[in-house]
Amino acid sequence: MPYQDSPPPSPRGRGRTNHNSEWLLGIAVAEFNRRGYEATSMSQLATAAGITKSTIYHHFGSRELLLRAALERALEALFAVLDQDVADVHGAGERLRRLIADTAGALVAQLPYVTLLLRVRGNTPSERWALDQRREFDRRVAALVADAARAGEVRDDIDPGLATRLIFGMVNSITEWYRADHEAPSAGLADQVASLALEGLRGRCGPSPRESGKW
Amino acid sequence: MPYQDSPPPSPRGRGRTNHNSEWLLGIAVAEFNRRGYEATSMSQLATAAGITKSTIYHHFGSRELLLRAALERALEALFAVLDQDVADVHGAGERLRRLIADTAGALVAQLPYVTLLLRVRGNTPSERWALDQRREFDRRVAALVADAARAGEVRDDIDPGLATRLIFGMVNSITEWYRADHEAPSAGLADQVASLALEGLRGRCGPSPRESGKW
DNA sequence: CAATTTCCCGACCGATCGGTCGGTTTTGAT
DNA sequence: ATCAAAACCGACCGATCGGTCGGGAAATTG
Repeated sequence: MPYQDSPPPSPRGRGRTNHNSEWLLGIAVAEFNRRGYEATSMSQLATAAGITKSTIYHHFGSRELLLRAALERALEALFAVLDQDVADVHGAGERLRRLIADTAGALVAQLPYVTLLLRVRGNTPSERWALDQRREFDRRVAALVADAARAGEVRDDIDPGLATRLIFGMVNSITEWYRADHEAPSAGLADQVASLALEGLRGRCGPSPRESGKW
Repeated sequence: MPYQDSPPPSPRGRGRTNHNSEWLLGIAVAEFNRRGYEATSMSQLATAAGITKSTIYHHFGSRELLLRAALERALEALFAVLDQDVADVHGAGERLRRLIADTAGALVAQLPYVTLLLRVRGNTPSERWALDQRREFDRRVAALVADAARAGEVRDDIDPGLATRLIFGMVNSITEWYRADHEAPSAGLADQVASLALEGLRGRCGPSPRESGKW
């Protein structure tokens, strides 16, 4: 049984190659998001995929490893944003703006996986691992917000920790309503979210650094 | 079996009155929030309450009616905020600020119930009913935001519908981290949330209407 | 071709699920 | 003291749960 908790066993296709683990994972995540992980049985997964339960167990060792694979993908995308923005963007204020926008972008790009991640409750080892990873992510983000606050780029009358939770709570809430049926306003979405986070509902006051295009 | 789907059968206490439905509901909601509704079995509920499964069925006709009772309470609190602010507060801008702050306040005041409400996925009739009610709530809130936008109290470069989703996504995210272990900063929390929503991370610019106390 | 590996299935297992049922104990009103 | 309502429990039920197992069909390698 491949893909237990290590990367896929090299793509040397031997037997009947109709489906692969990747394809199955996509279907499973969609079902998990529709009904919730706990509420989705292996039978339902099998029906949705048009295969039998046993076939799922051929690709993934257990229901929880299926979840684990999905959570890993989501966390990879989020940490990639963090690492890249820390490496590329200089200036605490602009870095924070980019972090908000890029996180929103990653969220949309990997929507089903991140949606699943954000709903995890901690009932199983995989879920607890994911919660740990999320805490680590939040910790690093909070440090960047604190940097921006120290640099005077963020108001000082609201606790940076509270502000971090609220702003990224706003960003994460995108998973609750965003659907990909729009053509391509997703690029604009990330910038609008960052703008709303930084300048608020009332709108900008001090001139925003850089860019002033139409949205 | 009382409390099926109509209000409790008049409080004329007859038999052993050690526990009542209210007490049981509180325990059930706490368990639902800990493990998720779908992941919490009636046996676990019974164990947590220190009674047997059958006793739960004596108070509530089914697992879903237990959920329904909890969701009703959450929605009552939210709609009460909406009705009161619409009735009491004049001026689209100030009304919006109050709506944000009071929603955050209600969320904290009824934390377990609202938390449960916000996690409902729509797997059962009760859940679908709650989702319908939430949609109605969101619709009415969006109308108030649109009012404020029309009155020039909200920037016009972000779609009011999008802004509504994001701002209340931020407010709702409070359920994911708030714990009542603080003494009483919850009063300040609601105002800070409203301020962050309206003036953004960068801080105020145009003078905020009313109040200017320390936070 | 045969051998091997992957892919896939039907049948089955113990455990647990939500829910029912019949009966006992406690309580408040009369 | 009586009695009905309310609170409560233990035993039980059909269904479904996550997971196992042995084997068959398709594709690749030699």
